[in-house]
Amino acid sequence: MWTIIVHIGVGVSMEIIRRKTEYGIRALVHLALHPGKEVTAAEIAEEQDVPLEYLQKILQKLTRGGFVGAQRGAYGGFYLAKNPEEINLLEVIELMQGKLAMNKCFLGKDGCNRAPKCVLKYNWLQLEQRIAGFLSQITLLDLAEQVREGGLPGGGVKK
Amino acid sequence: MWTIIVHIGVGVSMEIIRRKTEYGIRALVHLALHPGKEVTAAEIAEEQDVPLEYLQKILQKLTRGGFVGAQRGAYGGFYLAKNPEEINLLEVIELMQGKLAMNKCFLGKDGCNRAPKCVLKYNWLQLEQRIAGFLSQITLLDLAEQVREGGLPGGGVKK
DNA sequence: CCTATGTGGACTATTATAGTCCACATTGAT
DNA sequence: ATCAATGTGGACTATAATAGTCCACATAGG
Repeated sequence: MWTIIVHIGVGVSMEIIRRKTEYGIRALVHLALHPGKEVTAAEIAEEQDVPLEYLQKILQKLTRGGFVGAQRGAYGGFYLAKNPEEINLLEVIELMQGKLAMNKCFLGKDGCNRAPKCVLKYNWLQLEQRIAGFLSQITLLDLAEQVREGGLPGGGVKK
Repeated sequence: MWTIIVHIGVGVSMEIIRRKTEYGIRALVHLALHPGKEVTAAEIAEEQDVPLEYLQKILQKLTRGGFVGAQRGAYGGFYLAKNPEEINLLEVIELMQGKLAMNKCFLGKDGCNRAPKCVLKYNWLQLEQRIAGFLSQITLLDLAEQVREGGLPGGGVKK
């Protein structure tokens, strides 16, 4: 007997949030749930299901971006460098992925040689602003509170 | 004498609209501006600054997606298979790039093994719906009208 | 039958993403 | 002073997506 798998349609999805960003957000949420404590990359990796080596790179970026502080050496670790309500999703996404844009055409003169006569520009810009506006309204505090309310993960009972 | 180029900051941008989608939209706009006529891929490529061979692939996708019709053979070409007001940006983007999603986690069971306990889900879904809603409200007619009002490109005076 | 056109498949090139590895710097504890 | 635990930085690989190209073929009009 055979099983025939048929893929209907085109590529399944096109994601706005990359995995590294998702990992970064998970890490930040984890830190927000453990205030006043230095948490090691290893602990975050384990609790949040993120490859340790990769997470380290991500934490370095978050550190350079000013979202977390790092304490080196034994008993060191990471901690939030700002209050959770002072960190919003847009900032984190743009730190991890670069500026969120609908289309390169509108980023500058060099993006697209048709820019001067490009009429899609207005629509793209408007959309960009809406998305950015919405993302910037969601703070790390919001996310952390939802985790606490849900009782998961990492903030609740350990296995 | 030397020129030293320094790249400051992170990756410059993260684009939601891919080039192929932009090309596809340009092609659709072009067709909308030339109703009742069969336009060859070569003409669209020239007028819209798109590599011909690549545009052909894009037009094939648009054809299979039901947005344009194709007439083979000499004197053949492409034409809109729907009225411009019946084609919206979301449909085109999703045909070209796949379903627009914030994050794979929420696409199904397989996207992410943390899905059952993922608390970001609600926020992502809400954002997805807003973006989709906005994109689905912009029709090809809107874009074509803006081009006509602007007098550019392809709808205006030829060089 | 010739030519202009779209179709479909295979192919390459480039870039982004995801992930890994290792030498090194720092710090607390002993 | 030394050791072990930790973060840092650079180089590296692997995989996938995107962008683009090439060619044989199908089709339709003249």
